[in-house]
Amino acid sequence: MKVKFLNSDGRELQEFKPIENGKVGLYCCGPTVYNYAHIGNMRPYTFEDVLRRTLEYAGYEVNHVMNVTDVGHLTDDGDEGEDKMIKSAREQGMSVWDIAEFFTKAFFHDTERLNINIPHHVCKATEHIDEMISMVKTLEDKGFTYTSGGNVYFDTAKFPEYGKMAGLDKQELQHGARTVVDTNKKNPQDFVLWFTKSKFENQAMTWNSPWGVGYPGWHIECSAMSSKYLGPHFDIHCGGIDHIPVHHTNEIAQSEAANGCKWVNYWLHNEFVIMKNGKMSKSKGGFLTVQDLVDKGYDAMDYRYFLLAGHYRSQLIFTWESLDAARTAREGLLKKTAQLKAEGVPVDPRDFSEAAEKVLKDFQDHISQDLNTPRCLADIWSCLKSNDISSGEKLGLLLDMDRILGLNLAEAELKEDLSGEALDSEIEAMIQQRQEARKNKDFALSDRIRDDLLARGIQIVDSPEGPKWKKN
RNA sequence: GGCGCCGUACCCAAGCGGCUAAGGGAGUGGAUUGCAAAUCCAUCAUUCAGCGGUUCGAGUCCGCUCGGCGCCUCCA
Repeated sequence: MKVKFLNSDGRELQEFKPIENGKVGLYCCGPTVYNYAHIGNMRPYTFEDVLRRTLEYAGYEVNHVMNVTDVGHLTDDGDEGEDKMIKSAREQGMSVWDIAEFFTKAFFHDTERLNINIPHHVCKATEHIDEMISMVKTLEDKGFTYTSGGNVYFDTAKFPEYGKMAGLDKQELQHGARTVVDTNKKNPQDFVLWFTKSKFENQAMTWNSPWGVGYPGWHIECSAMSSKYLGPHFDIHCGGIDHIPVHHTNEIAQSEAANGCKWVNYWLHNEFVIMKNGKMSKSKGGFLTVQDLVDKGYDAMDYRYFLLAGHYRSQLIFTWESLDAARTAREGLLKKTAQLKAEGVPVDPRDFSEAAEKVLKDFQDHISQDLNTPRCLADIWSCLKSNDISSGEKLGLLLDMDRILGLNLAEAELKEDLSGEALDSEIEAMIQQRQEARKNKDFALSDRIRDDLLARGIQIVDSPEGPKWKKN
């Protein structure tokens, strides 16, 4: 299976060709663990999970690396603003290290609930300070840096390709519109590689360096860690679209300057999940976490389905109505899969009929065309509706397609008939009573009892085998 | 002010210039049911924000207008 991606670097659809035959080096920008991740934050990790599964499905051996930014970073690229970790620690009354650990755990709890595979290497910034220092040293030795006001800066004027991917080269960057200018910088695009001039009294996270005690600038970690785990030149780098102009632009500059070679072949960026009135953020309200959805009675996987229903490169509008739609669709899909499982065993794709093979081919075409997951979901439904495909083939198809979509169809089971489960005697009696009333055609009474039961959270469903119930 | 994205049915959302504009949800009609619920079947955009252009042919390309969003500050 040949896979095509829209490469942000050049903005065209390109067939994926690995550097090393059969292998893929994949680096994904991870979370900064100073707060809970909201559901918008979970989009890139879900998309990257589908990307990884697709590459594996296509037969590649993927080395998936993701950073965890657990070191404090300023809210600005100069020496201004406030350190997010310290701010959060102060607000929560915890140490910065505890903050990092707490929110890292919370993050992976969420990814687990979304059935996102854990990267092969999850690397913490605080455990790679030596690598970062060494890269800054290299940059200094090669003449790409200057020191000013105690901080080490990357000198973008020394790197002619600066801003190529973002299309910043011809553009006069307007700076200072919304932030205070860091007067230590020679150019507004320059960014800090190493801070020593921290104005924060109780900076908990500091390390010794050739430039004095301090801490790293936030772009350097991805460059240093990706080089360590994937080498100086690797295949794919992912992240949110917002990273293109600053973070990834700076990463490219420092990595290619330090390594002296091309850094990344394919850049894939996901768009945002937005609320009706715009971006999801704390200040605007609408900051929802996976846990919030669970608290409202949704399964985290409903949200995965919701994400899959939109293309990763398009803004996706979150509404409760569309999450409801995702839930209904996903539950129906699970139910149908469970029925197919009850009917028999899956047919191996190698033994597919022509009709089944066509669906599989369509699915593979769609996923390999820049991960068109909405189209893939449509393929799933057309598979289920087809009259030309046997049950065994349908099941075989679903399980095969789910290797990429990760909806856990293999685990789909028909809901056990709960009628066997013990109920308290009062409710048992009410159900009996209702049956009596029905037998006597006293439907007014039987319906009233049904309403009463519903009020107690017991929903009665009549069936040919008698009344069944489930908890609401 | 600069850069970029988008505007497809009630909602969400695909659509690489060319068969009848995917799919899900909601709705509607029917089957089934005492009635519900669930399920099944059917139905649901002569039309793609508006206007003009290119083309044998445009939702898809170009221009303009209107509207929405993102980025240029940390940010998925």
